[in-house]
Amino acid sequence: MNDPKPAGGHSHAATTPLDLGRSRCRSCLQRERCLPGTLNASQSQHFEAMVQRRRPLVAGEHLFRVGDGFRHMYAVQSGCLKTYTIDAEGREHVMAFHFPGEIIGLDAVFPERHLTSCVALAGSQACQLPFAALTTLAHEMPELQAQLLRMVSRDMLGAASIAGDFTANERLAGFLVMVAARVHRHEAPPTALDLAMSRQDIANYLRLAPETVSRILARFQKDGLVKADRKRIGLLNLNGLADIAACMNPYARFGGQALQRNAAS
Amino acid sequence: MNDPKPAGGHSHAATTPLDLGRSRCRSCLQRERCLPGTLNASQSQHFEAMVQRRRPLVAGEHLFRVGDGFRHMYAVQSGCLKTYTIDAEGREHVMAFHFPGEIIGLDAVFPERHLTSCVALAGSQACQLPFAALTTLAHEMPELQAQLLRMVSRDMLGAASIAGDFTANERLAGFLVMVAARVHRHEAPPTALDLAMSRQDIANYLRLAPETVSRILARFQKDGLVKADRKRIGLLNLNGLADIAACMNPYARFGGQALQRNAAS
DNA sequence: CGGGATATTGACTGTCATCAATTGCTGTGG
DNA sequence: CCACAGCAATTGATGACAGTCAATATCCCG
Repeated sequence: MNDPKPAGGHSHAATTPLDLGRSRCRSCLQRERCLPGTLNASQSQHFEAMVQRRRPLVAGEHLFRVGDGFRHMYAVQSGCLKTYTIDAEGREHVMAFHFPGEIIGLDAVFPERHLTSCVALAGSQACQLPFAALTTLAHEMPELQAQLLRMVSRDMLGAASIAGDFTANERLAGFLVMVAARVHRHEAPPTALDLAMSRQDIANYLRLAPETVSRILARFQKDGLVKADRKRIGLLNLNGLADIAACMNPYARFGGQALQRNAAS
Repeated sequence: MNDPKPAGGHSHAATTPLDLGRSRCRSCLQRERCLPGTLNASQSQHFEAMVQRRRPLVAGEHLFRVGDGFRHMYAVQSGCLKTYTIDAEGREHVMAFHFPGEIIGLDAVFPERHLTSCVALAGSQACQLPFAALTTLAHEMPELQAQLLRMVSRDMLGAASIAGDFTANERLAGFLVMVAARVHRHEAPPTALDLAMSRQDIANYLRLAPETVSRILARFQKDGLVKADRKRIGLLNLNGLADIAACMNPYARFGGQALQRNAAS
């Protein structure tokens, strides 16, 4: 296992450690989208006390690996990570990418063991949440329990949309739209993405060959939808991409008017 | 919306309503695998009080539909259901099948609205759990909260395995093994399955054409793995199927010895 | 017994994977 | 500072797996 210094060591991570040792959720940029989002000041304090430490990770460093015992969940503060498995045939399956404000590890609750590995794709910071303490705290603070369930629910929706039977075009468009929605949440739509993951990672996530990702990206570029230059993807026509991916968006499935009045019959 | 009688009406459901009105979790065959699994007698009583009623469903009857407000979760007591969506292109995507002892609806927590529809594939019974009351109760009973998280976690694992990049052969074999594992949990492996779902449903779940499901089933039969007769699938060689699906099994991903000693490095 | 839905089987097509070669980055050392 | 190694990404040629279209068979329900 790797050796994350207990507190504020001279890390190689790209991000500068603003506050050493204890995490301070109250001053964290991700607070609202993260677990303590709906907590008041006093509750936040209890929550902070539970967060053991922030783990700085350099690109390629693992947060946990297949087979590790499950003791902690993690909240991403900065950077980008992927969880993945290598199957019996040697194929890599990327289960999810994790962006700031998201939590990692719930799938390990049932088996009490990590069935996936999780690696940083860029310099990242992950807050370590002891699972036992987290559930105890959730038991004391209904708001925290509710937020946990909301975040789980959101993860399930995201996973479901990519799991469906869509064409390569639709999946890649959906991927770009999803990343755009996740890297900035409420602000104006981004005009470009700096993807932390390789084409291979994207391909493994979308169940495609890396060559296919390249080709579709080239096609999107020819159609004026994006400006792809390696990891930098300019978003020239986000609505156009969203149209291609419309079928994947759960909200699109209401089919227009049904959103207003609850469907009857 | 359909009209489930408030309590123990003269239902058309195949199962006989043993106890009318209030559900009695303590005498339910699914108790252990269901939410109140780890509760003591007194806690079970509180839980039962929360379960509003049991909804008997005939095949084809909906539990909820896309766009419905989210108020209840459901626990399957008997039968089989599917949750699905129809996308913008008119394609149906089956998100999950639900067997006795499983819970339905958590993906609707975040949007506070059902983004999927859920329909009974055979005569079924579903216990209706008001979500607000459930979370309140979970807040009072740590055991219930823990069980809820375990069940969610298990759902995520199941979804992840089918979501991966596998061949049609692997997915169908994995499907049969999964159903075999879920319809009977702890007892001896079943020698045959009576599938409640149609070929079309299976195909939509596995991202295949129904013709492909038929063809692969025929191939499995030729290879002596199964004896397929419409909805009745004889399992002649469950181990053989499990071998084909080995790559999908999360536990298989440990790669042998790693299961014993926690992986280091 | 008959009609409609469901399932099976066959022939052909298309999407995407595979194999292979080339280009373009990045970092390192002479 | 430039050359070169090594890797990632792109582009092209070919092939296979699974989808589509179509016809037939079988079951289920009234």
